Order: sequence, then C-alpha cells, then structure tokens
Amino acid sequence: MHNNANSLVVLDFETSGLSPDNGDRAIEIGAVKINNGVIIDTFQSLMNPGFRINSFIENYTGINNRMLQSAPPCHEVMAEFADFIGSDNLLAHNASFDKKFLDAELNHIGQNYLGEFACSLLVSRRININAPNHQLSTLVNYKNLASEGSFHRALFDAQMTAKLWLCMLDDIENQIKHEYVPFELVKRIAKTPKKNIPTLLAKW
DNA sequence: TGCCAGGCCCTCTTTAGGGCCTT
Repeated sequence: MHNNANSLVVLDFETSGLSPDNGDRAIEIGAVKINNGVIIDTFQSLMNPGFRINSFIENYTGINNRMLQSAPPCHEVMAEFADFIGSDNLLAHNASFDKKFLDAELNHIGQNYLGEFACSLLVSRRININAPNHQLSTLVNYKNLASEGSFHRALFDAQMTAKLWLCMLDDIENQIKHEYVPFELVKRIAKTPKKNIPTLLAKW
C-alpha cells in the first residue's frame, strides 16, 4: 500500500475536552474526501466515549449526553474511519489538535494511518495575512464561502475546512508557475516564516 | 486536595512571556 497523493481527507473531531492525555475522548468525527478539487465522499458519526460530557461541551457543540448514549462506541466508529482514511493524506484546521485525538483514538484500537497531516490554520496565517483572525468561522466569512449549517459540528466544520482549503489553493496557484499546488508545497508553506512566503512562492 | 493542553508565533526575544487556535 502506498500513499495516495491525489486524495485528501479533511477531518474534524468534536471531543469531550482539549487533551487525550487527560482522559478526553472523541465524541464525533466528520470528514470529507477531496479528489482533484472535488468532494467525492463524506463520513460522519457521533461516538459514545463511555462517560458523560460536561455542560460546556454540550453547549459548545450542541451534542448532548442523550445523543451520545445511543451512539456507537468510539472503537467501532474509529475502525470504520480508519478504513475511510485508507492511505490518504490528511488535513484539519489546527491539525495538531485533531492529530493528537486521531493518534489517541487509533492507538486505543491498535490501528494506524500512513498519510501525512497538513494544517489549514498554519497555511492561512501565511496566505490570508489581512484576515482579522484565523478561526475557521472567521475565515469562512472572510473568504465569502457559502455556508449553511452549524459550526462546532464535525461534518460541517470538515466541509468548511475543505472549502477554505480549496480557496487557499486557488490563491496559491495564482502566485506560482505550476498548474497545481503539490502537497509538498503546502507542507513547505506551513513551515516557512511568513516574511519568506513571497520568495518561496516566486521560486515555484 | 489540587491539579488540569500544547504547538505555533510574535516580540519590549533566545537566561521569556503571552496570545492564538482547537474542544
């Protein structure tokens, strides 16, 4: 099995808190699969973490304990999600957050993934230099991306992250000589200091 | 009982501090 460079899975977790190291678990996963700039598949499921979530998380996400009670357990959902990911590369808004939960949840079931993570937050900070801030909802507004749904639900946030990503790829594409933006380049952008971005893009 | 995230990035920086972003 080898890495599929043309396919990208954009994912978003809702969780019981900020840190799996403190016992927090995923409570919802939403994801879309992008191929050649088109969304070709989606994945969404609540999952029961095995304990009650607090009222802050209920209010923040709109996901409540009654909904989670009837949801399948994390290990079932994550096994299906691992199949959905396959060998694709991965993308999330503030990827370090979703990566640590993906790693923790897959570790619980002894599974792994092959793809590399990209982060739309790190790219946005370098590309959308005039945005008021780089929260997902702000950027969706800033870029005038059509949106109908609720932020802080996994599938909607994944869909919005995907739209934002494609929009940023367009912006980058207009600044480089290549006809498309290779994954290698977005990884480079995310690691390059903001002031060096124009030089980096000019070289592509 | 008391504790409670962590990586990135800027700057009044590097012998550090604090805001941003994710739930």
